[in-house]
Amino acid sequence: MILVKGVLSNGLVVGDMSEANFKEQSMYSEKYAKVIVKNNSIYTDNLFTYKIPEFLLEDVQVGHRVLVPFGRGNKPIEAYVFFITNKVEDNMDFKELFDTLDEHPIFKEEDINLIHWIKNRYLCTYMDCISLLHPKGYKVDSFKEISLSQDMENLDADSLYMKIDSLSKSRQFIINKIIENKNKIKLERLIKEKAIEENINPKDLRLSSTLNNLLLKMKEENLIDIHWNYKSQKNEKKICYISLSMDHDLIDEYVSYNKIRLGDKQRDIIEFLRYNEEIEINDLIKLLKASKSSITSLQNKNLVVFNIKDYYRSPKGCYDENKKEIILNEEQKKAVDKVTSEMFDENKKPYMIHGVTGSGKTEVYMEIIDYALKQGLDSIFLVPEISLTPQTISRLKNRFGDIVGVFHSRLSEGEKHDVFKAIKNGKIRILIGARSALFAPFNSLGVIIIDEFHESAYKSEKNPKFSAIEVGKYMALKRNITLVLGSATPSVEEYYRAKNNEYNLIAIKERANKRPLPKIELVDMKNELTLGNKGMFSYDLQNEIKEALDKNNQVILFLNRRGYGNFVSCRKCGYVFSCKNCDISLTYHKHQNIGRCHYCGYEEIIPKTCPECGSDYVKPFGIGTEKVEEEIKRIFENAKVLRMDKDTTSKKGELDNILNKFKNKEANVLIGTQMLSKGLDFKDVTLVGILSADMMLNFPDFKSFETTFQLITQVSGRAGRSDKEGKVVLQTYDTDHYVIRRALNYDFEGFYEDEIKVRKIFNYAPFNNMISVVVSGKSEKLVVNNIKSMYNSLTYLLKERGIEDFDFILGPSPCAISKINQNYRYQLLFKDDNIEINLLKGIIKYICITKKEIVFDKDVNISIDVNPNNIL
DNA sequence: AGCACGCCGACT
DNA sequence: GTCGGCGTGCTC
Repeated sequence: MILVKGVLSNGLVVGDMSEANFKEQSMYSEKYAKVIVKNNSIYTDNLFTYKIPEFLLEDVQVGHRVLVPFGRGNKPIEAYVFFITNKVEDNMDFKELFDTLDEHPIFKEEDINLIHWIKNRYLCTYMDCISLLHPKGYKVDSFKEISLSQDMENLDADSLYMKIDSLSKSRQFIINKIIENKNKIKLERLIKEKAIEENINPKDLRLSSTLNNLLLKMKEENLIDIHWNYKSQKNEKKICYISLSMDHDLIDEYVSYNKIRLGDKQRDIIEFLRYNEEIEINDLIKLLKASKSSITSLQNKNLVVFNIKDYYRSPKGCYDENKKEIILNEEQKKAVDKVTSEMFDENKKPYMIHGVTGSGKTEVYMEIIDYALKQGLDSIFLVPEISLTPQTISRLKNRFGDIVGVFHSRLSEGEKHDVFKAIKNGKIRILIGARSALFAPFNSLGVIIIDEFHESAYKSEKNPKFSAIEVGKYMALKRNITLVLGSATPSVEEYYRAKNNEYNLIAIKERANKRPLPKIELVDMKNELTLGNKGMFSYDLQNEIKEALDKNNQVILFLNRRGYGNFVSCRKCGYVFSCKNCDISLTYHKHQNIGRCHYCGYEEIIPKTCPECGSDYVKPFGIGTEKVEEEIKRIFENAKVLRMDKDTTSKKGELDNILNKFKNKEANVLIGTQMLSKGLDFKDVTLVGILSADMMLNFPDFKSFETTFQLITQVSGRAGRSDKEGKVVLQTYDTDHYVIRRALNYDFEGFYEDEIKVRKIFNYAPFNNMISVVVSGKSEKLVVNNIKSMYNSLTYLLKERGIEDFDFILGPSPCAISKINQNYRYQLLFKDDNIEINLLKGIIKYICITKKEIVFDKDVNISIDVNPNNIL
């Protein structure tokens, strides 16, 4: 932790700005900085203008982090310079900014442009965008400090004591505390001391209010000064290395000449350092069982020196991948050639690689990255969920070594900071990460690869609710970066754009192992019922599992629901156990005999008898992965089962553990949810069972057909990836659905043609943009009133612009999940049918952001999502 | 949001 | 006339 003292470079004490800030206009040419202040209120989320003081004219640049006085009290807070100008509105007074906070700007011009673009595209605040590009490792801590006034300090000791004696008790207390603390005390500290004195809770707001009033009086009485001070922190990990301060031959002489006495431990340390040039201090302590004190005393005797270096922790993956020599096939080579040959073209389009599962897309990406690297260009490799792709990470690390960095939102702020720093220093040249890795501060970014780009994880769920695909496209366009999207099952929207020449479409039709895709066998579950099979496994699937296990092969079973049963109810009265905080039925987890809400995490023990009617017909309904596991263990004696879902992989390392076990064949059946679909590659998997395609198909969302097709295709692709032929059993009640029909033959083109027609008819993406505004709050009445008033303001403004037809607005209506975490949720949905998207966005922005406090109550939350993933 | 200021009732 | 609690409005 580095602390920068609150003394400004012009020698001014922060807070003491009475004269300095409002100087008469002088000779130097004036410049002003427009800044965004770091404040999480949307009311302050606009550009503020500050005059750049003369002594900083040369230094302040666009993108600098600066310290500015803000508000009536001129509290110093962090701000970011967005642009610099010499033209400002007349008749306005501007404060001067205090100082810069870093030597160099943290944002480049292009970053500022990106922030503007994201803000406008997704209707979020500047600060939302800034926190994406700038890890929170830096912060400015502002605090008030109390000291004696100049008058008081000028008094000699006797007069001072007399003066203090004449004051009231509470004043004396404060003056004494200031003197005790070397004439400087933090307000916070003073409050604490006062609380101890009066034996009350320091968090009591009345105390601080009273104290503040008293302090203000004392300031008026010219007893004390109150001013702001600050500390600037950088969350950088540093490592301390220790070495001898002189050549090891000279040590003994130095010790005896200066008559230095050394303890045994200290001697050990010196002996050790004689033969080891430099060692990390903590290692030394461990190795020699030494204590910190012996080291500091050596330092005090000037025998050793510390060398503090930046620390960069490179996270190690636990999943081990064997190195293997890869030779690209014709199709792969073609893809690589196409992309690399155009890398320096000015007007290149983004690339979309549509390659079947197992077509070796990762190898293609690596070749592209390798080429870029040789041209001096850095690469970003996005994956949907970093924790699910240990295989990809280890492949990249194996090939490129230490220059590969990993970045995702689960890193600590410190770790994020380290990674960003290593990127700036050029230590990391290739970054693999989740969508947030897109904003890494590379010096010469040349390639962005987005793998499995159809995944919904590329759309952020929290502000800014950006889509990594869209941002990637924007960056590629603005900075001439090579953008490569890859998937076996492209999203319908992007594929439509590819068909319309927005992308270079590259198809890889053959699997890398030259084997055909595994055959998908369709099982009609309606028939199973007539045959008397009420279980979750059809006879066909049971036979296939048995055969695979007997042949010592592995099986993957896919079911898109975790837990044991999807709800618990009483057969007699129909009572359904549901979450106390949300409008959701509880999922049954048999292992702990609890019902759990998958939205807020609420849990309750499921009783044997119904709490409504008292009958004992309480039973879980539907199936989840937990029940599948139980059934498999019951039916197949030789099954060694692993389960992979959110319940079994929530802890760090558990996923690696499961994958490693399955890879080492400690288990032969892997049951899981959609996690399974993401790039797993096991050579002995010959059978994939999809237990219920209907569960996904019937999901109430316009993308559910697309998602179902993608999941079937992706999960099927896990089979037969090596020399052994694979097979897939697909169970469904809806055998005639076009999604199922197309998926059977891996007919993506056919599916796309079917689906795009539906999209066209109902005006869904890609033919339309959709904006969802959700108003939520603890009081349902308040939420309803608020969303109604929003609707009224909206229609009023639209009518003013001559729009009378409001068919493009859906709602206001309760959300599909009408309550989450005690918050009632109502929604307005907009499609840009008969209205220009920018006009619509402008009006929504005006109502929900600019005039928020007029339209909405402060007790409700407003969430705006442009082209949301789902509209629950 | 977070801060300063000003108003108003309670208490000396 | 002070003290202290709370509501209000602004932030370059």
